[in-house]
Parts: sequence; C-alpha cells; structure tokens
Amino acid sequence: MIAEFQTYCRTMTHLTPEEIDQVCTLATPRTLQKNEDLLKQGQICRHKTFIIKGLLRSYGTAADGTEYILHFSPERSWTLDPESYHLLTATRFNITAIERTDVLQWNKEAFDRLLREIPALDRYSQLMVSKSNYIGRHRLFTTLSSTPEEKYDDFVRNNPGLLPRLPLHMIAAYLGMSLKTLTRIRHAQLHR
Amino acid sequence: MIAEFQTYCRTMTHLTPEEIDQVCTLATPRTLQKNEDLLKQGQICRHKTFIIKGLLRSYGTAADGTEYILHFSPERSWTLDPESYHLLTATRFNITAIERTDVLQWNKEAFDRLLREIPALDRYSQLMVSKSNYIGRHRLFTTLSSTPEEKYDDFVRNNPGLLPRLPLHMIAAYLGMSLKTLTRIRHAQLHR
DNA sequence: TTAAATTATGGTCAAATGACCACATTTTCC
DNA sequence: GGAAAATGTGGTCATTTGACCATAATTTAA
Repeated sequence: MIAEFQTYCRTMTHLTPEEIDQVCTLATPRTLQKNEDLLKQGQICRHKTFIIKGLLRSYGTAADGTEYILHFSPERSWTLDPESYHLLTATRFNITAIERTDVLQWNKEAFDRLLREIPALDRYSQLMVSKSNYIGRHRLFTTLSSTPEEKYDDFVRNNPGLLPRLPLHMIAAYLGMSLKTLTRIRHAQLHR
Repeated sequence: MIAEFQTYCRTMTHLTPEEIDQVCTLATPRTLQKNEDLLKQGQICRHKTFIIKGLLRSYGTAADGTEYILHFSPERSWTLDPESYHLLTATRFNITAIERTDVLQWNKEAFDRLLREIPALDRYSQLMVSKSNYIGRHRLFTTLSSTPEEKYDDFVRNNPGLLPRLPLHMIAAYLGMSLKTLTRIRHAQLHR
C-alpha cells in the first residue's frame, strides 16, 4: 500500500526519496468496506487521507434528507473536510466509500510537523489547496450556469473513467438534479 | 488609502508594524469608476487586490450571454482570479466595480517576494486560501441543495450590509435564479 | 439458489421556473 | 432640467422539473 504512494510522490512531487520515506513513516493504512464511513456528520476531521485504491464520495444532507455530493475521490487523490480539519469544528458533511477502498492517513499533528520539516511538501500542499480552490470555482460556475444536459455532458467528458463505477443516482446527486431528469436526458440522447 | 490597509493589517494579521510598512511599500493604489473592469475575460490576472472602499463583483458569462456572479468583494476583502493568477492563464471571468471603488494592488512578483520575506504574511495568506476553500464548499452545497427561497433568505441573513447596495438582478445572478423568481419570492414574503 | 435490495427506466400529473412583455418609478448623466 | 437608462414589479404562457408510483433487470447477500 505504501508502494503506490511512493510512486505517486515520485511522479507528482519534488520530494527526495528520503523525504518520501519520512512522510511514509507517519502514514497509517486503512481499508474501508463499501458503504463504510471515513467521516460522519458531527465528527471532527482529524486526518488527511490519500486514496490508494477505490472511490469515496463527500456529501452533505439537505433539510429534507436528500444527499448532495460535493466531490468524488478516486485513487491517487486526497480527501478531507477542509473546514473541520483546519478549525477542528464538527463537520456538516460525510465521506463514505462507494467501493472497497484502501487509504493512507496522517493525523493533523503529524502532517503539520512534516509540513514544517519538509519545505517541498509545504509547497506541494499549498499547490493542492489552491488547485482545489479554482477547481471549486469552476464547479460552482458550472452548477450555476449550465443546463442539466450540459452538466451531464460535462461530467461524462471530464470523468469518463468514473462513469461506469457510479450508480446514476449518485451522478444526479453530484449534478444537483433528480434521478428522473438524468434518466430523461439519457433517454433523449439515445434517440438522437 | 494606505492608512485603511494598515488598520486592517493591525487588527486582522500578526504582522509587526515594520512588516506592515514593508507590505505597503509595494502596494499601488487604484480607483475604479462604477462599471469599470478590474479584470476582463481573456486577460491574465497579474495582481492581488485589496478593496479599501467600494464593491466589486466577480462573474462569468454563460454560453447564452447570461451573467453568473461567483463572488462579491466589499471593502476589507481581497479579490483575484486564483487560477489565472497562479498559472498565468487567461481568465474566464470578469471583475467589475459595482460602485466607485478604491483598491490597493500588488503584482505577483512583488507579492511572492513579500511572502518569502515575511513568514507571518505567508501564514496569513495560507489561512485566507483555505478559508476561501471552505467558504466555496458551503456555497456549492447551498447552491446544490437549497430552494430559491432558502437561498435568498440565506443571502439576506449572511449579507445584510450588502443588500441595499445591490440591484436585485445581481442578487439573482449570484443565487443562480431568474429575476422573476426572486421578485416572486419577495412578493410572497411581503404578504406573509 | 432463492429472496431481498439495488438499479435503471418510464408514465402521469402538479408545481416551479423562465421567457417575453409591459409599465411605473427611480436614478443617472448630459 | 430633461432625456435616457436602470430598476422593481407583475401578467401570461409554455416548458422544465420533481414527486409519486410502478416495473423489469441486475446485483447482493443469506
């Protein structure tokens, strides 16, 4: 499990092999079964999580009980609740395994120490944060400005690999439309 | 104009008076007339901007020409296009003055130098970035999960000071609904 | 292997929403 | 001061969307 993370670090960061080892030393592996929660509403997010294999979703629940998915986290990506993690406040969101999923975790104290000790990790980390910032802006803009069909087409175009791994109702929950609307779009596209 | 920024720094950051001066030295003041652009679609965002007085909006234009507002920036806040600023790519968005607005600006090279020289500024800056990260997450979740009326009520609750400064069509463009829908909500709330 | 749960689709209907239009009022600018 | 633009409201109508329900196919689990 560590091996995959080391490969990731070699290709995606500027960390030296020694620094990579140092980061790995503090990692805790964990396996989530399908539908198992990594984080539940009301808890405090105390870890950074790197997904080795599998797929997670981060979602919130509206007043009427409907779920809305903020984010899918497949292998080779990171997940956490940024607000809960930084402020140590109770989260409004859930992170749950869509498939059986292997992850590596670092608790905040350990990761903060690594950030202080390894400047290259700090730079990489800042890069990730600003990236998630503008990815979020694009998602917001699409959510505001696109028709349901455009949103679906966008999703298919930008996440081809994810599509077959997701039930439609989750795609609908991600795009912010009812399952019915999504089915209608797919139906219309078939007959064209 | 610098004086207001110094006050802001004294109350909102942990910078020493000397560091505040150092930051101020590299700032360029600028005044935008109402409807004047700070940044236009297609340009590269080369500055960090602090709003001293006035109000800006960051918005994008959909395929059909409709505007959707990502963000309002009133006095004592910062604005830029994070993607364009960090990657030096052309922006898809616009930043435009809603009122006559006074700002301070730093170009990226200058600000990066300050970040390297003043660790407290770097920490403050990181704090801002992660904050905008989770504010963005909440906005996305509200946009996905709330009814138009809930969105409007949220907006009124969270931006009471902004309300009288904004024409309704901009609030509609921010909330992602038509002006008609917004008017209907207000009408219904009057008769209740 | 069989029963139960999940998933994808579709029918029907009511409600919400946007497009288009008009109008009165206020603000802005010459 | 007066013309032009911007603003807020509302009427009407067609369209989109969601709620509710049923069903078939597939997957999961006992």
